[in-house]
Amino acid sequence: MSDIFTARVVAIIRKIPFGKVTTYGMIAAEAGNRCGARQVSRILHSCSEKYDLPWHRVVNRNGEVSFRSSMHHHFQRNLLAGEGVVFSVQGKIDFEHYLWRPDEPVTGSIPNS
DNA sequence: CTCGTGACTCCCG
DNA sequence: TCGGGAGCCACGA
Repeated sequence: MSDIFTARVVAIIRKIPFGKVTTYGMIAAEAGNRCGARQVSRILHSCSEKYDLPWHRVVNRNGEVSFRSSMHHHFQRNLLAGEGVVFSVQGKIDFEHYLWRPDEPVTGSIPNS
C-alpha cells in the first residue's frame, strides 16, 4: 500500500496501551511528518470505527480533548475515565502518568539529542 | 482528476 | 496573554 502514513498512524494508535494517551503530534512524528498532525485527526475520523481505533486515547498537545462539540468532548472524557485516566481540574490529562510514547517501549534505545 | 475541509501544531506580532 | 497565519497530507464528494 502506498499510503504508509495512514497504515503507520493506524498501527501506532493500535499500540496505545490501556489507560494511556498520546498526542497527534507524536503519532504524526512517528508516522514521518510532524506537520501531519491534521492528517492523523482526519484518519482517525475516517478509520476509527473501521479499524476499531481507540481514538479516545488521542488528545492534543495540551493534554486535553480537542473536540469542538461539548457532547463528543464529554464522551471521550468519559471513555478515558473508564480506563482509569484522571483529568485535572482544568480538564487536562496528567502527562506525567498517562502520556505514552510510541518509541518508548523499546529497551531504552533513546537517541539522545 | 480537482476542490474543499479538517479531532493539529508552531511561529510571530 | 492572545489572535492570526502558514504548513502538511489524506479522505470524501
